[in-house]
Amino acid sequence: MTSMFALIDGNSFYCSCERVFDPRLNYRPVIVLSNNDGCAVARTPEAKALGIKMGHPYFQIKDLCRRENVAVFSSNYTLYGDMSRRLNLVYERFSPDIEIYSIDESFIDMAPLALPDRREWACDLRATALQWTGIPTCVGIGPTKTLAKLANRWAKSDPAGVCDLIDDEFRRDVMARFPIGDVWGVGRQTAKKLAALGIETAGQFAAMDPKRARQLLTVVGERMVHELNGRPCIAFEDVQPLRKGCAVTRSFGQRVTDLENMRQAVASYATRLGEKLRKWGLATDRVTVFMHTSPFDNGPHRSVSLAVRLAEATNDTRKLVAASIRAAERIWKPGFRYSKAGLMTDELVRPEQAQRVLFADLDPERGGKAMAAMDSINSRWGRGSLGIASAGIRKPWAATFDMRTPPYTTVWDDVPTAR
DNA sequence: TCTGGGGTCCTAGGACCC
DNA sequence: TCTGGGGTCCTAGGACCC
Repeated sequence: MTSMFALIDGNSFYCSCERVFDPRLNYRPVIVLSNNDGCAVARTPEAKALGIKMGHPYFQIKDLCRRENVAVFSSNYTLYGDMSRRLNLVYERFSPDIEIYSIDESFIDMAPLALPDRREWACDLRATALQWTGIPTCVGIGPTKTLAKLANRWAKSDPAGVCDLIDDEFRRDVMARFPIGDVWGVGRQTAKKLAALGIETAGQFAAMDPKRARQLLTVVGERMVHELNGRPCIAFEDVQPLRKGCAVTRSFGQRVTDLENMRQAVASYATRLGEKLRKWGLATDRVTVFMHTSPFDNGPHRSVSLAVRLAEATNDTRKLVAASIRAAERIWKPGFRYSKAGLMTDELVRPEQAQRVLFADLDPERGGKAMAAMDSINSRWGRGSLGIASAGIRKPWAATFDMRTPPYTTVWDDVPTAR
């Protein structure tokens, strides 16, 4: 059986989510901002046409947005996550074999479907997704995941929003016109290296000797060449592999210059880390704490990190907070305007498999029960209802979201009513 | 004093993705 | 004044071992 994949994604996904709940936005350019209202992370085609780039700092385009009547939103991940879940429920009606690749993209293994008419199937999928969720999508079809991604990109400029690259001749034609920098896995550095060899299209890259690609770009490059030639090297991940690492990092709403605020920030990040680990049923015995000043600031710069070991793998907020604060205090140095701090951990383990230290905890069950109680209170009353005192109450360092819409679909009070 | 060839494991850093 | 957050994978190099 030859391989065949579809990649379906939501168009300008975050912007489309906002439009679902305010159809008047359909006639305006829309952008959604990153955390802290820092920069643009999603733009509708109308906003792109105004010259707003991905990652464009908001303060630089504020005037433009006002002038051009651009609708500007703070990011609302609760809403986007819920819309994403709804989309995947639609996809599941069209195929049981789905890999959720990101919040707005899913791969579908089409080989087992043995469809008589792929195009009709794809159009039907798009229409159903639009009708049931309000989100417009595009579908790309190819013999490998890389080619499905490529097809999906090409579909963006197709009136029907579908591109099928199974046919060899059509595929060659498209690839000869497809810019190398838009290939999945080719970033700026790689594009530069390839351009130096005169390679500027996906078609030229596909024609490269795989061994040569390996020399130039490691095995990653070799795999891309194979994938572009229709030989699958990237596995379809039907069941999600266990998460390998976890990070909680935030830029501050205002610069932090004193240890007390830094302690609070790190404590609240550690609280969030514990929540995430418990939700996944994972634990860690090593946490890295970092803090740094802003590269855009004048004045003295500083960037430091420290990894601390815990006595044993845990996801107990209290232990994570204590260890993180200890580490933060050790690397803290006054006299700097810190713009960001965070926690990182990798090598997550299942707690039951973790090595236990003898007599490390005389009553491990008690810790587990306290955390479970805290999680259920916070899930009932909202994140942060019950926390650790060291995380602070006022939180002057916390990020701001001035233009956030309500979480329409996940909080009863915010569900829109039709009259 | 000088002389070897592999292994493994860990960490840091680069590149890329959404 | 104001420039995001959270992931994955790969490689090189050091420490250590036999």
